[in-house]
Amino acid sequence: MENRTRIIADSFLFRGLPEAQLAELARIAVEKRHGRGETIFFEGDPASGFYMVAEGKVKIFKVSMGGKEQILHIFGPGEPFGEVAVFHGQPFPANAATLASSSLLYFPRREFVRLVSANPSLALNIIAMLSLRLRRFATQIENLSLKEVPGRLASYLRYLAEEQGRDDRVVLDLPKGQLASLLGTSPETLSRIFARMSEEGLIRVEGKTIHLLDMEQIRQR
Amino acid sequence: MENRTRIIADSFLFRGLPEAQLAELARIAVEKRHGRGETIFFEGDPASGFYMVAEGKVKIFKVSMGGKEQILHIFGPGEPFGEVAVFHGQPFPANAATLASSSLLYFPRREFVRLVSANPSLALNIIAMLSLRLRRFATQIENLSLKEVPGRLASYLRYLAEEQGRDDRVVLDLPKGQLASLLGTSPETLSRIFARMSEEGLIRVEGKTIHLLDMEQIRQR
DNA sequence: AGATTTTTTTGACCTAGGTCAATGGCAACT
DNA sequence: AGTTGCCATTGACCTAGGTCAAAAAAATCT
Repeated sequence: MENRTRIIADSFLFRGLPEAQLAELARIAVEKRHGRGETIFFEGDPASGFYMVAEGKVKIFKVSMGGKEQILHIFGPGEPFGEVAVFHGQPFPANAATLASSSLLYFPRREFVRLVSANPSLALNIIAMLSLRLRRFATQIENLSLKEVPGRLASYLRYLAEEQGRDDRVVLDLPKGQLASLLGTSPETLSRIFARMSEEGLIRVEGKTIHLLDMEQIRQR
Repeated sequence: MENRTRIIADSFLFRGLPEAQLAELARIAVEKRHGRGETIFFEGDPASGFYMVAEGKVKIFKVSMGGKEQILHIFGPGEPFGEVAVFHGQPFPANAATLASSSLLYFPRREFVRLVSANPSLALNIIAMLSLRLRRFATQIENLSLKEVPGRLASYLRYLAEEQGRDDRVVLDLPKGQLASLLGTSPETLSRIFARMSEEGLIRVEGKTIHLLDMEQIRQR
């Protein structure tokens, strides 16, 4: 099977669709390559189609008047983005840029809308995906509003530990500056908190590897 | 048409369903009454069904270890809540309580899941609803992270102005303490900010009525 | 390897806004 | 009208974390 076909067929979004439609999707998808740090679209751009990450990593983010960034999502291979805007025919509500050099599949609006109406199981997949995102957003709001920065970092470390299936150490999947933007803080503050948690013996930082020395304590945050 | 039937038929969620199914829904819905300030469910409760507001107002909120509240949503007549959890068979991810004495319709899980699978147009309604919520959440994250409290208040005043269809004054639809919790701040801080914006001549506060004296300036925030 | 750019860390300083406590207003109830 | 209870306001104080600037460390390029 061709690479792009496999990405489509294995994706959470299109899983379970009939062969014919998967092939159709693969046919209409346009492949786009982006170097690291390139912008894919800006907030307010008309949404004439949506994307799926084939390879690499993409961030969706808002920017304040003062230029501060807040990352809303980070998407990896198999994950679609920009579909919500496409669905409503509204402009994109946030910016998208690559965090690593990436290969993306672009799906034009028309085809997608047609497919969803015709395909109940696709609609159910979309509902599942949106529900999951809603849950993540709710957690992010909770973290931003009810936890201080150390607590948010702890929350992210727990998430990574779960995702990487280990509880002794995790490997950061993004630069610390970007992590700061995801956690809603500044690189300086994040750096200080890493330092403090190290002094307290909760973690040990070795470049991108964070050793979790006392998960119990970390959980408390 | 009976009252509950009208609520169901007019709702964003069930709009467009065939008569027979609307009637079926009205039949299986259980009506529940709650006085002001009562809890409907707690975070972590098993989600055996979901609700729709028939009358009154409901808040969905998280609580920090220290007891601080963050409101995620406020729902009024015709709006469903708790459906996402029901869909996944997961426990409720947040608490729900009434902001005013309310009448709710409760729909048991089984019926709903069956109905969605059988009914493509219902699935599309759900997608539209989830998309809208996702957008609102994104705005809330942006506000919490990238704006200071005056900016968040300005954002809410704009929202109210739009909703109430006027640009000279708006009427607060919730107590100021609850508004503080929605904006992710404390009642004290919110009170001070109302005072400051009044001194600056941006607004004039008369109980629950806020006169918008300089919408241009307010927009800047 | 050396040079250049980007990222991270550290230090010094400052402020938005949180907390605690007291007071004032207002509404509901008797 | 008086009492009770809740909500909003104000004052005093404090701290988490933001900002600016500089140094150090990594990553990237030739």
